[in-house]
Amino acid sequence: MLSKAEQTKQFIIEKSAPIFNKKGFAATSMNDILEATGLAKGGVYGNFDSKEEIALMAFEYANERLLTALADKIKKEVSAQDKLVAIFNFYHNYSIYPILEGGCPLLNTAIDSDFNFPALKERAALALNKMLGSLEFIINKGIATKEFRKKVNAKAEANLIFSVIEGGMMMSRLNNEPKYLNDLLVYLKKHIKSYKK
Amino acid sequence: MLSKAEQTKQFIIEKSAPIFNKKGFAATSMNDILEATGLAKGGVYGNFDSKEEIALMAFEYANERLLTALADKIKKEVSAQDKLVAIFNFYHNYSIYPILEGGCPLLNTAIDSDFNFPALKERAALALNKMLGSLEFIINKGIATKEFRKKVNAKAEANLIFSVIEGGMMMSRLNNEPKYLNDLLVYLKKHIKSYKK
DNA sequence: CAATAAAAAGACCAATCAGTCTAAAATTAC
DNA sequence: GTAATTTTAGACTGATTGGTCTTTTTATTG
Repeated sequence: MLSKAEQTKQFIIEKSAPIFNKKGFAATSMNDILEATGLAKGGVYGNFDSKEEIALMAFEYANERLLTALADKIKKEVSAQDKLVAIFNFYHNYSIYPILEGGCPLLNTAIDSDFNFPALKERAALALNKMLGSLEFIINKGIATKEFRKKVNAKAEANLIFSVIEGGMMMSRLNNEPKYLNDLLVYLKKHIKSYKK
Repeated sequence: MLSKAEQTKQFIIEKSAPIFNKKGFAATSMNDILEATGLAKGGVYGNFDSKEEIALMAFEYANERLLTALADKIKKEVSAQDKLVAIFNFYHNYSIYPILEGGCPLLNTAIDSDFNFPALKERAALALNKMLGSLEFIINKGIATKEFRKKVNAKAEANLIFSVIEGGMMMSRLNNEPKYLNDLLVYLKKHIKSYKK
């Protein structure tokens, strides 16, 4: 059973994560967090040392939420192609219906932390590389089971897929128009067919 | 001839643009701008109404700098393919040697302005669509001159190219490693060969 | 239920925020 | 070169920032 403090800590993280994801670190004030949680200063600073610490844990929480939801979709599929398609479907309409308010925590945090918050940037980089590694792993497994051609460059394809998704995310969000990302997901679905023999 | 005020205004924009590009709007303080320009409050507020106004004009300046540098490279080439390759070469090592300190103003501003600064988001969206339009125009011209196959979807390809570039930019910056974007540019060079008959 | 320990409230703090205003300085026009 | 005008300096303001500390409240334990 979680102690009261642990419950409150988790509660603060869950309430502040969407705020940081939407507004970024600098534009999010402690007051925003107090309002969102309904707590007073003592309630927050009794559980966290600083705004930085909350932001770090909020990012980890946001990223875990995304990874869990994504893993759920992937593990239902057997073939490498179906797993990749499941990922693409996961991102369908993501720009308007994200797992966490504010869009993709990875993209947002990457830009937000750069030049401002090295510790957070490090965590975001770890999250990015975990994501790229997962994609690479799926493709490599497809190669190992002879589903995909041997000459497919798993690492390069993982980078391509994720750059298209994140670039499409940026365009869709900036234009308030999910079509940009969605169309790119359709392209990716076609593209991975070229992996097949 | 520019009046003293107009000179100062331009000077403030040029000095503050890299700061906004690096740190974003909220994390950039007026003090940062005073330090960078060596001016006092009166010198800045005599030329601008608010920090918002400076940020807006700084973005326009940053974007123009990028477009001008890019246009220089493009116009030297004749064929559509060479123009596209020139764009890809332009972005080679861009994550570490950007036109303006801080990376791609479009990507940075897109994320930074979202939920925080609607007027700036609008300008960034205009800049994005201008960029996508230029890419589409080049591809369409390639089709018109029979350099590219008629069935190439110019709009879709423009979106793909730019999403790969911006997604690759994010990955390269987050990992402090130009290779991510550079490898994707190599991929794009190969990819556009498929436009040819 | 009582005693103890843990957690939260909220007044308070110094620092910093964006922005104002008047006086001084620099530019411009004649 | 001087008078009129524009531009800039910098002290100042009120609001807000992140964070502290004591007091009060709430959990927890026996």
